[in-house]
Amino acid sequence: MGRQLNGDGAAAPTRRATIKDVAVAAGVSRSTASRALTGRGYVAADARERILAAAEELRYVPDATARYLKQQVSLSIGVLVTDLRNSFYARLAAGIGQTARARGFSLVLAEDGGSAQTQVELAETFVASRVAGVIVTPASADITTYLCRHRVPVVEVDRQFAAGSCDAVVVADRAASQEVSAYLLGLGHRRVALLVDTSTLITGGERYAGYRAALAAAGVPFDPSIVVGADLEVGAARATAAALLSGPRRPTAVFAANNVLAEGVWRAAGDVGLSIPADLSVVSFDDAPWMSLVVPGLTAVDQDEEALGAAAVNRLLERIADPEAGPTTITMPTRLVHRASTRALP
Amino acid sequence: MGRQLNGDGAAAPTRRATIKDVAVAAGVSRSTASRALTGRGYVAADARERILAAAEELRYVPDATARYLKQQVSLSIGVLVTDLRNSFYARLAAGIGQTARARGFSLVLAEDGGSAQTQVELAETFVASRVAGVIVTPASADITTYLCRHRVPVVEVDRQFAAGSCDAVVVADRAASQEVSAYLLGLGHRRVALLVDTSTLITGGERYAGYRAALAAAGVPFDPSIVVGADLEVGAARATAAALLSGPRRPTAVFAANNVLAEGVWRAAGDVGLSIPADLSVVSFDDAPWMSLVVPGLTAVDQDEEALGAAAVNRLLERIADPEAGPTTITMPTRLVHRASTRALP
DNA sequence: CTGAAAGCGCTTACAG
DNA sequence: CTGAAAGCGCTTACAG
Repeated sequence: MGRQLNGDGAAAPTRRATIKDVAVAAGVSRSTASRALTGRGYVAADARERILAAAEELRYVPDATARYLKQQVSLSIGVLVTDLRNSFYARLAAGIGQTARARGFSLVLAEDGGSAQTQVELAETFVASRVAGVIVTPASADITTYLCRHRVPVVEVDRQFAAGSCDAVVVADRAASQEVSAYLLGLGHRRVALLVDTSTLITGGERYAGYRAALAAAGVPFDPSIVVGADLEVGAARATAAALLSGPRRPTAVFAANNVLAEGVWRAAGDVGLSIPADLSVVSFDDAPWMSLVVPGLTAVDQDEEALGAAAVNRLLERIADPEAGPTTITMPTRLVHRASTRALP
Repeated sequence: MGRQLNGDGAAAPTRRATIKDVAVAAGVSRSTASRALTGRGYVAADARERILAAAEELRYVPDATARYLKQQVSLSIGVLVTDLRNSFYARLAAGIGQTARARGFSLVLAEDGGSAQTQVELAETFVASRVAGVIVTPASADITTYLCRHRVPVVEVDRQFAAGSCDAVVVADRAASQEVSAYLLGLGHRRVALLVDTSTLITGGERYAGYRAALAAAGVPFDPSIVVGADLEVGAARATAAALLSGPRRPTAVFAANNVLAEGVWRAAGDVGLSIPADLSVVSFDDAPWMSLVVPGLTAVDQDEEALGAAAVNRLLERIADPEAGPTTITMPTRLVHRASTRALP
């Protein structure tokens, strides 16, 4: 039976058991063994018992790759996010993983560091490994185009580049941004800065639109000098924010369009000696763990990353089940959590 | 050629191109196409050109599962961590992913939530998908036992349950813990509490041993009432810490053995009205992002998670290359970063 | 109820 | 330099 002795004198299998091994051990054909093991098709009770016992005994674990090859349907999904060190993406990945597992799927996960180029390279490994579909926070339209061309179902999360031709799960960016901006304006602030991510133009765009709408509604003139773009990296955001905050006509409030930008603002305020909220009000899009640890607590727009992840896998599995259905965009709710980083102007 | 028209009138492939498709398109056999595509074996220059052109034209992406089946060697590794929402594991996963990708491997990633039971279930999906090896932060010895039994190379990270029979990459827990404890004792503290994770007994054990050693070296008597175990969840840690801090003979310093425990202590100090460092000194094992954001900054033992991850994949690939070599434990250095959460006692 | 046969998409000696 | 054939581990009509 293909065994050899190891150092301890115990029998150790030289190779993994295959269905053929359990078939001969149980005295049946591979067909019958397969039927018993998968539970599909007829097999006599006593044969089934012998087969199951043999599988157990031989520690048989079916080869999922061989099964895929035959059935042409895999049980893994590709997940591509920007950066796991950013709590937003980590929680998103956690949410995706949990519901995927509950639905019987495993995850092939990769990070792209925000590079559109890297995304399509990784997309190629996804199609090579024949994932059932992919969930991505896109960096450009290229990845979705690539994936669609290869007939792999994809859902965009957080950012949307292929609106109208691909499923997406996003958050009500514009509405939330407008709510925050209106809130700050309502507090009496007239110089409300907006710090957006330069690399995620789409999301930045929606958040920007909400900001503009609030300004318009409040009759406050738009000042382009206080909406600034920063790279998605704390050091860069900090420097950008410090410059913004040290000018002569500095803003009295800043709305940071995501958690790393908010961290940059937080640190920059310290750098230039501004105290929050006395000298500066700040609100963040994304509620990261540190925001409730810090004093004063940071007021933030909370997104339920796990719910986003769950919605994305559910949408993906529906898409796989019905490839012809029209594309759907799911918009998840958002919640403004008030803490202590803002104050009303006299 | 198996095509049909879609709504736009453009030709869209009904199914993915196989090597057979590119072979017929190039007018050669599958064998020759395979040789040209993999770059192994002879093929005439003009034939190679036609084959490559056909592959490009047909957007051929080789089926990695079929290739695996034939070659019996896969290019993916399984990664199993406790909880991606914990920045330690997220960074560890990021580090693993980066070096795996640089080495040509992709990641099958899963979370176990700290459950030993879940770990072995997930390990089974890893063996079913025939990963080349797995990297795990073990919750018990079971997963390593299971994996070894199935002949899949494994390296334990952060925690070590199979010392002596399995590769591992850990941090100098005991030495770092002793350093921190000695530091606190040197500041004049006599009642130094230790908060450890009940579920990770091994790591907790090493960190505990370092604590004991420092106590002994300083001639300070050990008081079991101030070493307490807490579940690895902020709420629970907070409650445990609050109880610890509200007793009559409360500690003047606490050493939290990981970042969630530290967060629990931080919040509990606020809950019971103790100010840091005036009333209480605190040091954390694990340097999470929030610790430098908060005031006062939290003194912490920094582990380089990305380096841990890189070391783990390198070790795993060496193990795969040489299955017979003896098990190796790699101990990574640690760095105490001083901030402002401790003070000397008069 | 069972088994022989075909086939999923690849790669790899081997004969020419 | 090339192609026919075998085979990786499975599943699935189909004939009995």
